[in-house]
Amino acid sequence: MATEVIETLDPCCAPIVGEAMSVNSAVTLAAKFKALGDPTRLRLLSIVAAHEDREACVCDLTEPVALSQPTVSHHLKILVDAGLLTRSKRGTWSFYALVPGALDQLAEVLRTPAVTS
Amino acid sequence: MATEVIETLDPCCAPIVGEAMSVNSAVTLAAKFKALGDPTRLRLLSIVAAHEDREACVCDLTEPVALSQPTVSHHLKILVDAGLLTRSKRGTWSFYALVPGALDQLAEVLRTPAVTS
DNA sequence: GCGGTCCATCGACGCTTGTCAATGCATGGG
DNA sequence: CCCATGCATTGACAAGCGTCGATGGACCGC
Repeated sequence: MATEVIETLDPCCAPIVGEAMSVNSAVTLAAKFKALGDPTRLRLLSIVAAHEDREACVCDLTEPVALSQPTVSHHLKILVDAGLLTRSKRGTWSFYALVPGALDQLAEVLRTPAVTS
Repeated sequence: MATEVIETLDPCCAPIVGEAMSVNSAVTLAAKFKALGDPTRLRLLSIVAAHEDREACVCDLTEPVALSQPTVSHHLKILVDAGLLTRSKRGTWSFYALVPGALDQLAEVLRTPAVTS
């Protein structure tokens, strides 16, 4: 089971539109988009971001998404591995928060450079 | 086999960050991100966009991604169903092109509204 | 009409993924 | 010291996904 954290070497991959994308860029990018490609994970991101102090523990998340605690932990791990969330343990709780700028970086990749068709 | 085209009702979903996301929005959005969550499909998008006239037929795409023609057609169908590509048959060829603004719309959803933490 | 080209669909195959119940491991309160 | 709480991990299962070869249909040149 691949537990490795996705590399975030290139701070801002080349945009999808513009030039033919390299295989490595495609793999790195696809991993992040795949993490976003699940409704539960999108909602988890959203709930975390909407929570006060922009962080939340697992116990705050299981009830809104109506899934078991292991399943929620599983999704959170995927989001952390994708570089979209951070985890910080404080006492018994694990607090998850957005990685600042991670989503904006993906947004930048998606932006098409003024096609002027 | 779900052949249905993904609904593109809401022209611009609410951003992920800002408020807890509805289940329907999450499902719709996740479907698009899932389409982007594969390296081959990202490269196909990129190659189509980089091609002259910003469109390409299947025969232009099989060789760059080094996959069989049915596999490429399969991926292209997924991208069309996700509302990211259009298909237009001209003669024997099927030409695929980016849906204008589709990627930018997704980019908009990802942008975090000036968190000012 | 006939063969050739381009492409979509089908059927099949292994691998991945989303989900859960059960378990284990810290941490903190009595 | 012992129990309760919060969470991660494991094992298992069905469903989904990526890939291919084979097939079939549409179109074109001859």
